Amino acid sequence: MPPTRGSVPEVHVKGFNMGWSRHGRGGGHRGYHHGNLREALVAAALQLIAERGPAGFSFVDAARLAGVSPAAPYRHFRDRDELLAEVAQRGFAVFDAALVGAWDEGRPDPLTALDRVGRAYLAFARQQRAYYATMFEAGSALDRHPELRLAGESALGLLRRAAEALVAKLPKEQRPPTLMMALHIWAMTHGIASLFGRGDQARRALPMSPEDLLEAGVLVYLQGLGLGRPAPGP
Amino acid sequence: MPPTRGSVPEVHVKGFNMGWSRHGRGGGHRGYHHGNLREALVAAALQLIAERGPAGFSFVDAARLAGVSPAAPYRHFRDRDELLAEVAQRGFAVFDAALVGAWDEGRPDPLTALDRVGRAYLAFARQQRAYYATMFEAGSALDRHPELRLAGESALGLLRRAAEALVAKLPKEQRPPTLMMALHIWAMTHGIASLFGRGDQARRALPMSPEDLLEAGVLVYLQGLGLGRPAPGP
DNA sequence: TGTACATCAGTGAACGCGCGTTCACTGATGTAC
DNA sequence: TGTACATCAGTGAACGCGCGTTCACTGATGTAC
Repeated sequence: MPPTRGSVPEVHVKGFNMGWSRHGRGGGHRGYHHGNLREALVAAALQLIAERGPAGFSFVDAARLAGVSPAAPYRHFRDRDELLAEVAQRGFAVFDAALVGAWDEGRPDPLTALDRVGRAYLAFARQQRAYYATMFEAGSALDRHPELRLAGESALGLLRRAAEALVAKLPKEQRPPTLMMALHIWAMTHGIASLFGRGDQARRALPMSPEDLLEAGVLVYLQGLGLGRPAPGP
Repeated sequence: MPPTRGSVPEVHVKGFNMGWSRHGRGGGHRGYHHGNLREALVAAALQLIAERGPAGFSFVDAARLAGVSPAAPYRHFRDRDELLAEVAQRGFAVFDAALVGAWDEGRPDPLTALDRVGRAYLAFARQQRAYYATMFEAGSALDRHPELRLAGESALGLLRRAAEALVAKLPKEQRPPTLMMALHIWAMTHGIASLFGRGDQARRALPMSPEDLLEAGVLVYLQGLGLGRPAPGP
């Protein structure tokens, strides 16, 4: 979007100044300091990963895309993998926020909310492909960053809370273990996202959208636990 | 393993001669012709992919591991991606054979056989990590090889036949669509394999083995379709 | 308000490396006669 | 059985490339006085 009227020309993303310190009033030429290179590098990494995958992403390319020399990124990240880890970490944060927002504390009812969570998961895999690929496919490049080890735990915790809400209507002695439920639902969601949910890649002829496929699968699964929608009387 | 007694020193793998044409009786030095470089390169690729992933695999490395010059592979593969595609294709063949064997035409009953198929899927993901990674994670490197586009269809067909066998006990008007069933079961299996089924990577604290988790999930799912094990009477 | 200076985020040139790929070549094989 | 030769799977040297990383440096910023 073009800058509004008299505003400063820097691009602001989520409150971060993305521009150059010498404000570009004169036109194309830039000053010596970038201003927020760290953010610009993360944005560049996201773009490059979306285009070529986490393995195809290079530190030099990110610098080029951000418009700085190849040495500049070393002021902000120890090495290539640290930038990748930063992207993964932010990805998990965005992911968590999306799922928590979709869950909306189970309103108006747990089943509707869980369906929203599933759709949010699929939407994330499709629309935030760079994050998704970095989080789940970058592999060994992130092994040395232990802060990412537990990164998926938050999503699992949310699914578990959802399972607890769903199960609440059952008498206590009939309640299935909610951790198992969360794992099953997570696995089916992740499987559908991985196999059928990407934009164009690995596309198969599906009889329905990934979203509907997931919703149907979860409904059948919950039915199998005695958690069917209308709870038919005996 | 050392060669047995007076046998020829070449390594034979599945009937292919893997050795060098000048038999290494004299010790370490080798002849000019390899004998079965194509097979040796595939084997080298598998080993390298298992160690470093499909992205970390290099043509030069494969040549080195096979003990030939970096130019030699070009006699057998047009480029790096063609070798990768060959690996993927063989992977799908091995995968199919493993699943078909596990299914064993549904003996002794479809549910037992489907459980075996799920375990075979997880075993493949764990034990044939190089194949699995190349098939499902190599991504765009294989885009130009259309023969791999339909590579997953055979596995899906098998799951669909399994679904048909399972559903046969239901009256016709209550039978769920078998394609949908196959997709759900595939997704849950693939999800569990991807999230929890690798050897060491991305290990989480699970309350049960991936195999048992999958079995339980499929049983709940089938229960939800009215396909519970003992089919409790009304 | 003005100036000296410490700080530090950038530069740009350079390095060593491994990669994919090519090229003219050469040695082994196996076939025709 | 022996020899000439076509075939072709290998060699090894070389190329251009992009990458990750380092280094001494320099220009902009902002603070102390």
